[in-house]
Amino acid sequence: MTLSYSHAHKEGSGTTEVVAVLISITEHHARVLTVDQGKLLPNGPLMPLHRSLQAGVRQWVEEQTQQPLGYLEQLYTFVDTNRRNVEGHALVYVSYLGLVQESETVHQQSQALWRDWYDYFPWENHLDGVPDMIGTLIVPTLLAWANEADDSVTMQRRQQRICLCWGVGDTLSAEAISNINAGRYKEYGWAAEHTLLRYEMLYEAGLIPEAANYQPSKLPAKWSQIIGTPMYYDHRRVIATAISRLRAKIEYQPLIFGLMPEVFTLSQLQQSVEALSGMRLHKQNFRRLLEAQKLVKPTGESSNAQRGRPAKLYRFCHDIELQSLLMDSKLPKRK
Amino acid sequence: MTLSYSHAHKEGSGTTEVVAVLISITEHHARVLTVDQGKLLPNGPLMPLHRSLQAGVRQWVEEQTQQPLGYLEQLYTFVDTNRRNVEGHALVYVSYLGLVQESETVHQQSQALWRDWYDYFPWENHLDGVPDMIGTLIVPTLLAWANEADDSVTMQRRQQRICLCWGVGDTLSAEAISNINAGRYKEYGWAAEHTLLRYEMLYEAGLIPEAANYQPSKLPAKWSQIIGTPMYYDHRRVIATAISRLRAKIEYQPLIFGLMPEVFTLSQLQQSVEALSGMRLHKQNFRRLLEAQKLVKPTGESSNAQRGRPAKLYRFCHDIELQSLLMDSKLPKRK
DNA sequence: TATATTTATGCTCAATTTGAGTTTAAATAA
DNA sequence: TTATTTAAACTCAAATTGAGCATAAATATA
Repeated sequence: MTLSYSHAHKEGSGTTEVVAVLISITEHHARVLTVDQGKLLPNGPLMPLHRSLQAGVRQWVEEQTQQPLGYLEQLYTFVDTNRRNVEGHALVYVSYLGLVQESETVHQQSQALWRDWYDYFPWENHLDGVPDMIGTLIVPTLLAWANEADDSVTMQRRQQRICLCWGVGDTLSAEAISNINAGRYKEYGWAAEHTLLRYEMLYEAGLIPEAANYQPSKLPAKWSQIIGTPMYYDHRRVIATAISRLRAKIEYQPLIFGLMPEVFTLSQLQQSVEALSGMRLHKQNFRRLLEAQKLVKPTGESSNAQRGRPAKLYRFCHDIELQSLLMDSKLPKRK
Repeated sequence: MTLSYSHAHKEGSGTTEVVAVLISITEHHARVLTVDQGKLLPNGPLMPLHRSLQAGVRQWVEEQTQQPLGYLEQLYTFVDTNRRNVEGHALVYVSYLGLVQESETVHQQSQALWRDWYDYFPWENHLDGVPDMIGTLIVPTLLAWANEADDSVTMQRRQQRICLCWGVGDTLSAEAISNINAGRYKEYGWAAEHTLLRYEMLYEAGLIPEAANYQPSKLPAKWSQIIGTPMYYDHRRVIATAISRLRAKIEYQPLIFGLMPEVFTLSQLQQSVEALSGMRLHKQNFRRLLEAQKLVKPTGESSNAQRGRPAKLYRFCHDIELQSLLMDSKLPKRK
């Protein structure tokens, strides 16, 4: 597999690019919009005509995918010292998270595609229970990496990180290790929002094809089947950043409404949150929480269900306040 | 007052700068490290020799302030379309939050200075109760701005934002408004971590000297005394971003230990958290929380108190796990 | 038609967490 | 000796959370 790639930009002397992670939920699955057969995120250089970073993102997304987009927030800024301009300045790329309503998703051409985000991170999908690969392949391979450490401090630190990130337990007891080695991995405290930490650990351990120290010959035979679809540059890390941000923020901010259609049932809403968090939620408590926060109001209508009791339809309370909290910091013009 | 300013950088064709918000707590006061008589944050261009953004920040901080620094995390990336290179590319600046232990703070020369961060945001300091200026000057002036809106939707939205940001209440009732106008402002739900939203609202309303639409002649006479020390460019906004991040994160991550000396009493620890949040905490509950999280362990020694019962000394449990959560995402080298 | 199945929604209840005290201990200052 | 100051243990009610049970309203099937 070759990962070298040369993107046909309008080349200039600028050293700043924008990269967009657009998220949508279609058919109860979380999707991310990609270009180049799923190997890249929409991206492009920041140009003198752009009045802001957001404006740059919107223009390049529009141009490369024809996808209209609503909510947009800045994620993280990376430097790629492997890509430099003629004067030797390294490329700086600023990533953004964008949300697209299901009804707004454009059917894409072959170059741009909505892909299930768990294609890139199969171990993050706990919707049908804990994936086997975590206990049988990932954690054992990571423990082997921990044991390779030069000194015992590094080893202990790595073991601790594994426990924290992969839900093995509070601390890694000898008992826990022998259980894992015996194939008895029991999930204890999975934190959905640690997607980025988990990806970075795999990367650091050389278990991700994008990493410089990836050596497939030293890994279990099935490894390439479970490690997800690789991307060019570090775009998979950018998606991991987006998932972490989204999963963390959804707990205390009503971002989810940026992904929902105008009217929806509470079950649809719950399924959308579940698609993002990758975990199943307790239905009654989910509703109680919504009730307490007064985020939705019934439309009075009911859905024409396929089976079962018809559900009431709801819409988001646009009572302004939320809008203001949804706002990302916009830069007013300076004097 | 003139706000135009030309910084003597090693000028290149690069369009990327780094800016650092270094925080320390000395004598129970939260401080921020500034250069140029408190008008600028340490900053400098990203250069080809820098292997990462962090490396750039560390080099420029070292060079401009001789201040050694520990923990560093990325904050936000801004574009300044008013500053462009010869090819017309706008300046992009990436801001970082850094933490410095009290014992590590270097006594600064006249050019670099540790300043109380409430000099820049007086309304954020609720350590001695709610500042009068909020009820007597800020909220009334903001309400006047809301009433200037062209349409009623904008007006309502502005009123809602005022309530949310300034702790007036859940919604702005007519009763609440008349109370404020009669000088009876009663704080209801102050969210310490909304520092950035509050600053941006003041900025948008033209109440901040840095803003293009600032018209001091239209404002109350005392306004300039309560609105804090202005800075060049948008550096005050960068500090506001740092305060918001720090206040939000301190709730669920042990960042505070990046600011504490090796050993400390629980009261000192609480006073440091209070200095950051700008609010007083319930002593007993603060200790209960610490106990539950197992973040500190007693050294066995006691402090030689000036008055009152001597307090036990504690140190942070460096039990590794927290270190890993403190970590910002480091970019390993790419293939 | 009667009965099982599916989905929605209302309600209960114990365990835990949180907010806000009171009480006791150990030092210094007057 | 007595008041004052700071520390730290303990209590208790209110609020929140986790998990399950019960009922309602539709469709599928015997």
